[in-house]
This record gives sequence, structure tokens and C-alpha cells, in this order.
Amino acid sequence: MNNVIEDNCIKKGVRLTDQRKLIAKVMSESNDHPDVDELHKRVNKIDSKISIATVYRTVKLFEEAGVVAKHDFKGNKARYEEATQEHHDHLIDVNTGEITEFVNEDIEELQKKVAEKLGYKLVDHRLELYGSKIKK
Amino acid sequence: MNNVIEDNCIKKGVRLTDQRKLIAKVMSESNDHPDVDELHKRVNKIDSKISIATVYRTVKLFEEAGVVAKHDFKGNKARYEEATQEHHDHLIDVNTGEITEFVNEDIEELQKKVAEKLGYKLVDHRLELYGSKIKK
DNA sequence: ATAATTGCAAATGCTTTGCTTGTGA
DNA sequence: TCACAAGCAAAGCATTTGCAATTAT
Repeated sequence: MNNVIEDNCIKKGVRLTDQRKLIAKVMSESNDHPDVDELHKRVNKIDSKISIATVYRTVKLFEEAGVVAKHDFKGNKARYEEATQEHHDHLIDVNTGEITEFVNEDIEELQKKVAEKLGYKLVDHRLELYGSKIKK
Repeated sequence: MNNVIEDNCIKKGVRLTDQRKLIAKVMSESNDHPDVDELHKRVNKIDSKISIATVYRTVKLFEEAGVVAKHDFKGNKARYEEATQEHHDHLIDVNTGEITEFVNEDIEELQKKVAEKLGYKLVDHRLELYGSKIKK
């Protein structure tokens, strides 16, 4: 269980404080997509003095440094995850909120083509699928 | 320039007041994707007594009735447009905020397949492309 | 008549910020 | 050392809501 976010912060020259190290660690060890409140709870289990303002400032800092990714899924507050090199999109279970990550190169390619056809260079995109589990 | 939203409200049994009729009219005549503030400004040019609370309540009501669509594009407040039968997605110009609508059946189809492969029935999705204009 | 809607202002929920004290490089 | 970060509480912003007055059917 390595602290990838901390390593990436060092690479990017982000100054590391105890609070930031801890937030980085907790995020690196999270396999879900916690929101700021949830992150605050998790870090507070280890250091109860970290304020929510610091968590907000830190996730923003990390996001700007490109070491974490922020997501605004429908009807929810912002959620965060460790940034990965391989881009991926998300499928959200409409009943449970559970998130599944996926990659589909064909869709990626088509998006680029659509943008170009409309006279644009694609610089970013957002693709979220909302689904309900098929019981079998 | 017909008031499609008002017509659809009648079909759906949504009670119509003067304020709602005016908001419906302004939205029907808008070809862009205004936010609540902008809508409030537009209706206030005609009836300056309509409060922003009423605009908020009305767009929510219209959305729940399925006669308008709400969009939360990245980094912006919610924007609204008349609901259309034909589904479409959006390309947002990252420099100007200008919005272009598009439809791509191949992407739609692939989304459904991706969801199914993951064991989900696709019930909704969000696809937004962010691009910058190619100068030629 | 009367249940629903409006306008206003106050409340909300998430997020940011000013300020003073504390601290990493 | 000293520019930057943390903690706290207050402010900000978009949106919602309680309530008394008004209105549609």
C-alpha cells in the first residue's frame, strides 16, 4: 500500500506538511471515490486536529497539481480519487451509488472525431453512465 | 415562435400561473442554455416583479415534469434548455462557453454495450465534450 | 372556497477565505 | 529565518424554504 500521491507531490514540487502527507496517504489507500466530508472523517481517525478547511485546500491543491482527480457526479458533492495515467470513465449505480471504472477506446476515438467534425480540438470530456444492476 | 414548454405543461397537467407562462415563454424562445440568473433577467424585462425564488421553483417544476432539461456543466451553475424528444449531447467551447449540440448514435450504442458488459442496464448518461475552436 | 403559488427574507449546504498562529525547507 | 500552511470562524454563492399574502380553478 504505497503512498503514490505523496510520491507524485514530491515529483511536482508540492510542499508537504504532516496534514498533506496524511491526506495523501488516506486518499492513496482509498479504493472508492470519497467526498471531502468522508476524507475529513478518515483523516480525523488518525489525526483529529485536521480541519475540514485544510482538507478542502489540500484536495484543491492536489487537483491543481494533477495528482488527484475531482468528479462532480449528478446530484452529489464533489468526489475525489487518485489520478491515474490511464484515463477512465465511470459508471454509477443509480441505486447504491457504487462506482465502476471503465475504459473504452472506441468511444474515446469517436468523441475526438465528433469534436473535430464540429470544428473543435477536444481538450477534455466527461462521460458518466448511470445504470441499475441486472440481476441474474 | 411557439411556446412549446407551455403546451407541454398543459399536456402534463402542470398548473400555469402568469409567472410560469412567462418563464415558459422566455425559455421556449431561448436558443441558448441560460442559467437561472439569466432567465430571471430575461423575464424581468417583461415582468419586473417576478422573484428569483419563483424562477428557481419553476425550472425545478418544469424539470420534474420533463418539459425542460437541466445541465451542470463543469465549473458553472446549472443551465436549462427546453426538453426535446431527440436526445442530444453537448460540446462546450472552453474559451467562450458557447454550446453546440450533437447526436452520435455510435457512441450511444457503445455506452449501452459498456453498461451491459459491466452487468448494468443503462438508465441515464452524461456526455460532455470540452473543446477549443480550430482556426482555419 | 380553498388548495396552491408567490415574494420576501432567512436558512441551507458546500466551499472558500481572512486572519493569527504555527511550521517546513 | 520566513514565506507558506493550518485552524478557526466568518463569508460567499447557488439554491431552497418558512411564512404570510395572493391567486387560479
